[in-house]
Amino acid sequence: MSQHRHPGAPRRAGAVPALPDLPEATVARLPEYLRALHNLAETGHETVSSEGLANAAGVNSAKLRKDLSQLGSYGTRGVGYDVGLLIDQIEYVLGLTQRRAVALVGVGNLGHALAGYDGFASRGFRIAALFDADQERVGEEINDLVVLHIDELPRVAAEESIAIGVIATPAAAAQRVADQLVAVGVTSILNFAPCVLSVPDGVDVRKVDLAIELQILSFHEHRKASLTALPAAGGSALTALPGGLAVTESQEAIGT
Amino acid sequence: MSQHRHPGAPRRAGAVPALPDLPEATVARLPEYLRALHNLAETGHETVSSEGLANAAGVNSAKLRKDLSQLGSYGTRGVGYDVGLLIDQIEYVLGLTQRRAVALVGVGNLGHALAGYDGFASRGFRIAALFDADQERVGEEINDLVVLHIDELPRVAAEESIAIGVIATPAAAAQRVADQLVAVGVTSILNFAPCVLSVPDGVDVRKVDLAIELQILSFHEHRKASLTALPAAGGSALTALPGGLAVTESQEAIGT
DNA sequence: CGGTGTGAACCTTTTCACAGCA
DNA sequence: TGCTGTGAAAAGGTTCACACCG
Repeated sequence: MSQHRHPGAPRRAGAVPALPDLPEATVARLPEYLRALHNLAETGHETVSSEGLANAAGVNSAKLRKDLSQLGSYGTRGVGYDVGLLIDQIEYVLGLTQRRAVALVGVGNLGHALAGYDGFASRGFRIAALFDADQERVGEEINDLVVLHIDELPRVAAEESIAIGVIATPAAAAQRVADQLVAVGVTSILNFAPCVLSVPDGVDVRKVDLAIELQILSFHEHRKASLTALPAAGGSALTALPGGLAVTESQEAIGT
Repeated sequence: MSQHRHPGAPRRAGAVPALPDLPEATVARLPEYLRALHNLAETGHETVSSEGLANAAGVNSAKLRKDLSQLGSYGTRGVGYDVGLLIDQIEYVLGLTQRRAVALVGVGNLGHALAGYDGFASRGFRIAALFDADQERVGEEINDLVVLHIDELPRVAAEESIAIGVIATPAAAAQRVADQLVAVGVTSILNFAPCVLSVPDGVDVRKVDLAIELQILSFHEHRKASLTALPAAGGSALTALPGGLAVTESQEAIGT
């Protein structure tokens, strides 16, 4: 329950403070709040209301307040939240007080872009090493990092204390890479390959699949088209297969 | 309720077959099922059980069955689902029976990679045009497409019937680009810029923020570290700061 | 008075467990 | 017998509305 706390009761030793298990949904939104807060800080705001921050983060204020209350955060009634303090709190909870080392595997089209993406560096991470299995790519330099052969992974992972791996290989190679990452102690993986990875308990995987995002949008397009089309038309029967599947693949609705 | 349809009860007019509003959670998983089904088809499977498909897609079988039943899909009891049929159904529902034209705006580091990503082409989309506001980049050729100046957007959007836009610009430019896209009739946007976009009702936006994904993983790393650290320590009260926030920013747990 | 923190209601999603069909 | 389809229960998330504090 109460994450509440009274100042003046500092914790001891290597102690890690209550990292109460926040709801996943909340965790997923904290980074968004953090980004919004950094913007506010840069524009000189010292304090912000739940309403203001909610707008900046694209959520509603009730949700935001509930999320922040999970961290035991203190706002000031009648005033709002202290921007700087909240940044510290969220960064602490997200474990961003240390700059985490990340290994990126697969320096093809997408991997190349990721290696050069400065958003990682500016938001708490350090790409510590780049790997590829293709000798053609080994030795290439990207952003001051030389691409290493994947066989170097064990050595480098140890040297750099790498706990997070990013997979940007083709799908066919992804599971093997995941196994290699896990073998060297990586416990969090961000997977850009379009495939399901299986990993042991205790290892977290998040997946980003660009085509899937578009397909979800496509569904909504399809839906919108069908809605606008319905009212209009007088036309022929194109329809209703069992299961709601059209036989005639039809040209998307009408209107557009 | 029943999305069910009985054969022989054809629907009328410009009718688009049942595109009942599926739960968002289901919509978000359909593309994953589709990918898994394509894999199965390629490896010669003609039929698959809910258990089998669920494994391939990384979900549990109850969820999968419920999802598919939403589409009114027919499996065969005691047998499973027909792979080819299910592919057609899902592609239909997702609106992938037509190859949708996509405009990509922002051909920097990330945009460049997206322009070259063949996953879009192979999974139902056609990148129809590339835009950038920087004259330096206009004229560059990527994958047989020439980068156009953003001012050309209105003309090209009309010519190519573009309904989906991808924003891969810096955050500062993203809202303006979104406005421009909306102005030319785009109703779905995939946003890679780390910012919130505001768009009119009826326009769908999905966001992909690479740093956020890492930050979510970072939270779990932090959490795991704190858990493994706890048991170890003998003693001291490590705990419960008010608000669960450490005053002392402490050095991440111990281990690592 | 303004705005946070939060119980309670509501809705969505997941999971369970089994009836019923091939 | 095997596996789908689905009610019903459980869990998780969101929204409401307001008590309470600065």
